[in-house]
Amino acid sequence: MQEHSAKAAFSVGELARASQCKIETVRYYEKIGLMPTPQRTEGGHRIYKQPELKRLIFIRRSRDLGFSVAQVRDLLRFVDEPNHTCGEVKTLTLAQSEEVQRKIDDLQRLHKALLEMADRCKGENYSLEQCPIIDALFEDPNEQ
Amino acid sequence: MQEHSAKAAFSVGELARASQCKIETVRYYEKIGLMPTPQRTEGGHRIYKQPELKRLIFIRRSRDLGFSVAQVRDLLRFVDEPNHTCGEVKTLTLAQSEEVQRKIDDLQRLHKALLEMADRCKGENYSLEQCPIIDALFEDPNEQ
DNA sequence: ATAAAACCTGTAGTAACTACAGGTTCAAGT
DNA sequence: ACTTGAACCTGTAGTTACTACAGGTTTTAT
Repeated sequence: MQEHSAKAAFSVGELARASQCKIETVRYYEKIGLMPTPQRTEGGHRIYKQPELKRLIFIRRSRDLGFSVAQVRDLLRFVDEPNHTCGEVKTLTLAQSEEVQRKIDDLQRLHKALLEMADRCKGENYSLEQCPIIDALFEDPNEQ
Repeated sequence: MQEHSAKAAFSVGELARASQCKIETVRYYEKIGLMPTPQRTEGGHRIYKQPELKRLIFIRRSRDLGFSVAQVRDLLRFVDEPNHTCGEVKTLTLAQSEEVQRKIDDLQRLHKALLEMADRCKGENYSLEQCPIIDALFEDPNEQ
């Protein structure tokens, strides 16, 4: 009796579905060296096994967490090469979390500015001659 | 006696400096139709006046506020065409602020996930065999 | 008059995919 | 066995919003 969830081999389409990537993205990852060159059928179709699926899921999740492809490459190096420590990974993760926090701060400032502009706007039936949003956008930051 | 701050004409370089854009960006905005085709010197150098500077600052500030080039184009249409109302601009601005809020929410979730992962990491001297970050990234979201 | 700074055009590169065109292979049904 | 349609193949071009050249011309300052 075989185990239910462990499938032996996958086509690109199946791999894509299981990892929530597009097929083209899988091939793209292969081209840029994040994914290994897979086995092929006689006709040339790609065949993958469980480890490749895991790797692709790893890539996908890392990308979702905001790691750049270059950073994912670094993370995968930790995985692929022996003798790396947990601490190295932690460092990368914390750096990433700081960058995310910076982005959050930026966006919050921006959000505030947008709401303030909208708030000053009188509304529907006023002409653009007195629109405070447009005025604000036209303001030269170099004059006081 | 001339006024101090109002300059009559600008070269691209001066326009770029005054608006905090790169020269190439000014020319790019001209190519994609955000900036008008300017007057030229006999030798072919671009000449700008005050209105073009204001327009470029408008574009720059809008971009800084997270509006896409397409959205800036919409905003400029409001400015260029007569008979638009303040309400239209407000609508666009509020839509933009909602999108920014969505991005903030996404990033906050992400930030939380990164910190939780890093927190579970034991530290410097543990091998990657038991790294919880790597484990978390490898987890298949389809298996519970 | 000359030299350096600023400008010109046009093309290619960046990040990270995505979309297509035009063809081949696989799997299922008859 | 045969057919047909889905899935696959390669390679190239498009996306967004710039940025960076290369190789040449004009302006400006001495």
